[in-house]
Amino acid sequence: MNESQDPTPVTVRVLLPLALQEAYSYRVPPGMQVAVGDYVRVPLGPRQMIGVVWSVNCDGLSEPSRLRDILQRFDMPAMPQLHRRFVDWLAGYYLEQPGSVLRMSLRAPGVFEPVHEKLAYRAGRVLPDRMTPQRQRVLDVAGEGMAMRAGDLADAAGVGVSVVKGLADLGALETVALPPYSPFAPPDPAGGGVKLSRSQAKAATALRQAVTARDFSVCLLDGVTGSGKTEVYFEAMAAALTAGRQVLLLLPEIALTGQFITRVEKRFGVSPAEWHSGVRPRERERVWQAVARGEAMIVVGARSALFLPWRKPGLFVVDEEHESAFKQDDGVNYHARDMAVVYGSLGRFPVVLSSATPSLESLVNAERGRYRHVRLDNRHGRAELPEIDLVDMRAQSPEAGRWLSPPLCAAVDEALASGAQALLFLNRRGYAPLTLCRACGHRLECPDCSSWLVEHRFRRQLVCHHCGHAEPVPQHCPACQAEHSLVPCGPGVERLAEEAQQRFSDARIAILSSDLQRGAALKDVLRDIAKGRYNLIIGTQLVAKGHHFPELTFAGVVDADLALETTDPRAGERTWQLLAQVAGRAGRGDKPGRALIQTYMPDHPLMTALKSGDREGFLDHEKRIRQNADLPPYGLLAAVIVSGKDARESELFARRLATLRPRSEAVQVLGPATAPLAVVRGRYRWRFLIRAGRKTDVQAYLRQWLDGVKLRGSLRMDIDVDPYSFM
DNA sequence: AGCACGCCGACT
DNA sequence: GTCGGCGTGCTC
Repeated sequence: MNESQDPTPVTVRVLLPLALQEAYSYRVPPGMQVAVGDYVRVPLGPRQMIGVVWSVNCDGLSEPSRLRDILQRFDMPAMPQLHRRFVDWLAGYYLEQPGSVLRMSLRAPGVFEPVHEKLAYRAGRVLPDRMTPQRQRVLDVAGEGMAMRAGDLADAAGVGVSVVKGLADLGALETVALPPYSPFAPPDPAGGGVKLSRSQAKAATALRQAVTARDFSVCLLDGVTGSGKTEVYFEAMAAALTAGRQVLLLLPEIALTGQFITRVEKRFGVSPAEWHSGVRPRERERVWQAVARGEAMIVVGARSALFLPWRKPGLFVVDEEHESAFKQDDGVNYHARDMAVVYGSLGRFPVVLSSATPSLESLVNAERGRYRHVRLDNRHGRAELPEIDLVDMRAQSPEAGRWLSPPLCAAVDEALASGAQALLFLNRRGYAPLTLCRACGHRLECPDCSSWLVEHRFRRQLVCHHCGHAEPVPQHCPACQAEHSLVPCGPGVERLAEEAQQRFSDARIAILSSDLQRGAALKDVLRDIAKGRYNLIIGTQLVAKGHHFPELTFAGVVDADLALETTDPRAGERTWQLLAQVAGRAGRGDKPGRALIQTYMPDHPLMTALKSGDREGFLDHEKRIRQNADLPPYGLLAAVIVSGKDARESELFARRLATLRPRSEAVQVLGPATAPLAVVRGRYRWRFLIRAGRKTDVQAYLRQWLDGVKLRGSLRMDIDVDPYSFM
C-alpha cells in the first residue's frame, strides 16, 4: 500500500550502448531518484557501463531479487525525449539494436568523468596578519578584480605559487570555481549579413517562413554553384537563432568544415561548435555538454552531429544533400540526410536540404509536394553549366598506354597558354588499377579480397582499396617467377600526371587525391593552387567538392564512363552529379569556362544531356528507368549480406536463408548471389536484394524473415536498408 | 563492446 | 606437463 505512494520507481529499464536485444532492468536503490532519460552508471557483469534510463516499470516485472542496483545517477540534463524517440525510430527503420544507436549518442566519454574542478583566486575580505612584499604584490594583482588561476596570479606578481596558496589558506584570497568548459558565445543573428540578390531574398523569405512556422517542413534549396545558397540558408539560421533555437549545419565531409566555420564567424560573429571525428576529446566534451544544455546554438558538423543530445533544435540544414557520403557504410547503415529529416519530423522543426545537383529522391519528394522546392537563379545569369563537349573515344582513341585524346590536349594547351589553370579529372587513385604479368597473364590481387591491387608509385606499394592491405611491388611475377614481366594496366591520377608532364612540358602539376589528406598536405596544395603556383590540377572526386579554383577555365574528364560501370542503381545520377560538378569548376567570375568529356558512350542519354546542359532531360530519363525497375524513390530497396570465413559455409547459409523467406505479394527477394565484391577481408559474401513498393513495410517483412535466425561460427548477416553502395 | 570460459597447438 | 591462440557466449 505504502509503496504505491512512492513516486520513485523500484525498477527501471536502462538502455546500454551495446548491441543488445533490449534494455536491461535495474533496481533503483533507496534514496536515489531517477527519471526517464537520466544518464546512469550500472554494473554489467564484472564491469560498469553508462546507459540511459529508457523506461520505468514500477510493477517490478522481473523478480527484484535478481536485479542489480543502479550505481550512480549523473547530474546533468537528461537525454531529451525527442532524442530517445529518434534513437528508437532509427533503430526500427534500419533494423539495428537501439543500443548500437545509443552508442553513437554517447561518443563523448569524458562528460561522465568527474570534472576536475579548475579553481581561480580573487582578493578576499581579510588581510593576512603578517604582510610580506610578495604577499602584497599578489594582493595588488588580485585586487584588480579578475579571478585568476594560481599559476597566472603568481606569474603576474612575480612570486611562487606557494605564496598564492598560503594567502588562500589564510582567507586573504577567495577561491572561485571556474566553469569547467569555456562557454559558447551567443551568436548575433542580425550581424554580418550581406545584401541579397532578388532571387536570394525571395528564397530567404520562404525559408524564414518555414522557421517561424515552428513546425516540421522540408525545403529543397536548389541553385547552381555561385547562386549564393549559403547566404540564403544563413537567413533561415538567423531566424531560428532569433527564436532561441539551436541550429545544425550538416556537411558531407570534414574537409569542408573549416571554410564553413569561417563563414559562420563572419555572419554571426561567433565561432560555432564543431563536431566530427577529428575533434579532440576535450573539445568533444565541451560541445556535447553545451549542446545538451542548449548553450551551443550553432553546430557545424559531419553526420555524427545528428547524435548530439539536442536540447532545443529549431533548424537542421543539410548542405550538398545529394552527397552519398551522408550514407554511413560501416556499423549502423544510416543516411544522415534522411535522418535529419526524421529528426525534424519527430521534433516538429524545419529541415533545409541544399544542393546544386539535388538527389532524385529529394526532387521527387518536391514533386510529390512533400518538400517545398525553393529555386535560386544564378546570380550572374550564367548558364548552369559551362560549354560542354564530348570526345568520342572510339574515334579519337589515344595510342596504347596514353589516355589524353588530341582534342583534350589541345584544350589544355590553350588554357595554359592563356595563363589560366586547367583541371584533369580522373576518379581513380594511384598509378594503375591493375598490374598483370605479360608472361603468364597473372593478375595481382588482394590476398583477402576479390579485388585488384592498385599500384601507388609514390608509395612504391601495391594497395587494396577495400581493406587497406599493402605490399611492396614484387620484382618477379608471384605466379610464374618471370622477371620484368609485370606491367601496369590502365590509368590512375599518378600515371596521368606522368603523361601530362610529358605532353605539357611547362605545366606545373598538382595531384589532388584523398591520399594527400593526411595532415596539412591537402590544405597546402589548395593554397598553392590558389596562389597560382600550379596551373594543371589532376584530381579524383576530391576536386569536385567545394573547393573553388578561381583561375580555372578548362576542365577535362578523362574517363566519364567509369562511374557508370557499376551495379549501383544510382550510378547514372551520381555520374551526372560528379561530371556536372567537375565541369562546373571551369569558369571564373562571370565568364563561363569550357569542359571536355572523354567517353566511349557519346550516345548515352546522360552524355547527350550533359552536352546540351539539359538537366531536366536527364532527370526525366533517370526517373523513367527507376520507375520501370521499381527502384528508389519509386520503390524500396534493401540488401541482406551474408558473410563468413568459409566459402562453403557462407553459401550454404545463404541458400538455407533463402528457403526461410516468407511468401509475400508485396515484397520481392532476389538472390542469393555472390556479392559484387565476393570476398572482402577474407570473408565470403553472398547477397540478397529486397525490392518492394514504396508504401510497403519492408522492415516488418525483414523482421519476420530474419529475427529468429541463429548465426553460428564466423557467419555474419548485415542488413542495409536503402543501400547506396552495392559492393 | 569487453571479458571469461573453453578447447587445441608449441613451448620452458 | 603448461602457456596462450581466439572462437563462443553472456552481461539485468
